[in-house]
Amino acid sequence: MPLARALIGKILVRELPTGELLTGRIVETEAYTLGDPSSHAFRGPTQRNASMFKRHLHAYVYFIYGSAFCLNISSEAEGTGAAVLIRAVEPLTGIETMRTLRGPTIKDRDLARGPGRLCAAFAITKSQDTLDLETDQTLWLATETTKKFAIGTSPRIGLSQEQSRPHRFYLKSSPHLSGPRTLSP
DNA sequence: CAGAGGATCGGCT
DNA sequence: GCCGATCCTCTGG
Repeated sequence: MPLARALIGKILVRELPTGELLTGRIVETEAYTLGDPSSHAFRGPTQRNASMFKRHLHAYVYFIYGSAFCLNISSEAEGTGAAVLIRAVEPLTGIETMRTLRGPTIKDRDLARGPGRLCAAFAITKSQDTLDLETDQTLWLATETTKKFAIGTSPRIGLSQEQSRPHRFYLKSSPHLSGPRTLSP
């Protein structure tokens, strides 16, 4: 859970096969911790969720509702199944390429607002599953040294249970957040 | 092997 | 705000 908060404000960097860099500031995350019934890792390791059991800072990418990929970052030690879902980023560079990936008429604020849209905008699919973000050359995290951010918390989005836990973190006053407005004060 | 459900999105009301 | 699409993954028989 500390990782979910720590990731707010970090920069997600993606290098495409063309060599172009896409970057965005992480503005919204959700923690899926050990023993959480709504976590994909709750029932133990399977072929799909294996990446959640890797050492921290490995990518876990899964396909959902027949239409979207979601990017998570493993958050605990090797053998512990836990991860942070990246729900939204603020696009910084490569915006025109993101628009070609998402649609020519999409507004900047909607390019990567929502976990599925984020993956589409950054060309992230199942082939990025299991990547080590500490060493990989196509997907990694960067830090803006001087910045500080006001961070809010709320219940997570889209769950049928566990709605009481405030495991969602977001950059306050960001216009790039996903979910109902009532959750993004 | 069949069935059910999901950490979503986009379109329509 | 609500609803349906769409398909991967897991579970049970």
